[in-house]
Amino acid sequence: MFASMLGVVRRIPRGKVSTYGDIAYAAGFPGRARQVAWALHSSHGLPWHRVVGAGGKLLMPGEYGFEQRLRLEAEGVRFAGLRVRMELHRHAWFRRKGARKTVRRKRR
DNA sequence: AGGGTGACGATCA
DNA sequence: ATGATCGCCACCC
Repeated sequence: MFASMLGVVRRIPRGKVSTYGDIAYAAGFPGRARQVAWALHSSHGLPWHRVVGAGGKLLMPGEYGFEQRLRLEAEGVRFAGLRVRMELHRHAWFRRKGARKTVRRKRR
């Protein structure tokens, strides 16, 4: 399980990000976002900074969170306050039918 | 075996 | 928007 998840993380292109939930889903384990976190825990040499929480939030506390932000900005990822602009950088593994309401349309 | 933890996430107050 | 709750499940006592 961890192997597949890590494989998915490895395929996130530069300048893009993915969420724990999406990674779990793409790896074939929907709903196991926490295990993705564990997988990253027990590994190294991966683009871990391209993994963010739902909604683009940086979840890592302290120094690492800071470093993650620097790394992402260095790749051209734009932020909106404390969150990554998912509508610009979320990596689409493949189209999910419902397409979720990920792209929340603005009210008017 | 049993209980607590967590780099999660959706839902509800 | 924020905080609590619950569902999730591999790990670590």
